[in-house]
Amino acid sequence: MNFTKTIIHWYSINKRSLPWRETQNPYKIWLSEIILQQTQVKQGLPYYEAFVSKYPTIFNLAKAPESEVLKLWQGLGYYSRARNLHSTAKYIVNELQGNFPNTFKDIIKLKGVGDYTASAIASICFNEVTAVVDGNVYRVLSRYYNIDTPINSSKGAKEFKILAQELIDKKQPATFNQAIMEFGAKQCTPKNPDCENCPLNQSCLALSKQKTDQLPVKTKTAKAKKKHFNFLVFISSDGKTVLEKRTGKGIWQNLYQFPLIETEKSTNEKTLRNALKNNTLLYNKKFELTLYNDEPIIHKLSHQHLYTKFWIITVENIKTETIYVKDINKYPVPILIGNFIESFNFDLV
DNA sequence: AAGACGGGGGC
DNA sequence: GCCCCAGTCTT
Repeated sequence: MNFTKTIIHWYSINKRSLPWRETQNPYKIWLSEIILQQTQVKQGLPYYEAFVSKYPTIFNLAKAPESEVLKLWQGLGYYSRARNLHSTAKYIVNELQGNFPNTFKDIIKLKGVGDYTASAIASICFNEVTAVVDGNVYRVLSRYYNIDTPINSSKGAKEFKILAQELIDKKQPATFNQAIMEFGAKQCTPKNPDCENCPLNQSCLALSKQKTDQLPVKTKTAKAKKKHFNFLVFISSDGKTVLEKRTGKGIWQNLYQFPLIETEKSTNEKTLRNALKNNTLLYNKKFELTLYNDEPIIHKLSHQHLYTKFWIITVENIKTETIYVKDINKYPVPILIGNFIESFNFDLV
């Protein structure tokens, strides 16, 4: 059974109709590939449509302010993708006269573009014979060839890249790359793969050894740490509140949030009130403090579980940089904040 | 080599 | 509760 021919034939019958399959425009392919990093097609599709609609060309994207790009990205996560996307658009427009680099070697130099994305763009847009290795490819190849090298190791990355590069169809690299990914997404799925109806079930080594549920192998990752977040939702009598831009190293860089007090443990009103005495936003001011959510909202990220409380603080006026509540939806915020803003309904304030 | 980086969805 | 998703960057 010829693996490559079988995969391509399967794809010709089973491929989904997706907007980025109708183009070889490097801007659109690049955009789609960045959006789809660590993101399922179903989740990324509406964002792709929104970006193409708002920024039809790389010149439109390059002209936009970063906060507008982050706003459009809001809810998709991994916001460094959006920051790098915007930064790279400006670079290509300003330094390369808008000409997208057209070889793997040059494409991979772009910020936010690694081996996978450079291979995807080079093959799809420029017919370069360079194999993609994403989560789907790891799964398909580890099963078909019964390879138990951990896929999240540098040895695994090299090994699977070499194998994929041997298997790629030299005459139609773009089709093969998309075919093997689609095959992983729709046929050789992580759970309950449809081996019964698989065109490769006569030659798949994992299936013959009944090991499909043990492949691919991945070494353990650290489990999430608990954190306690207290957001201070200021409301002044003249309809203002406070949002701060996160500028630090960690999560949600360049997104906005209510002033945050992080505590070691879950905190109560008395403790928080005490902590607020020395807060520069409130120093020597009278305020009312109420807890919005009786039970902490548990927001789960890959590496952190955020136990979150929203504290409503009403004051006469605020002695710091404020925004009008009516403008609050213009700012890019983490989904945790966005959900609160939606449920709190500031319009009634 | 190991962590950090989001949010949604499957089971 | 754990794993995965059209991965990349930093330490």
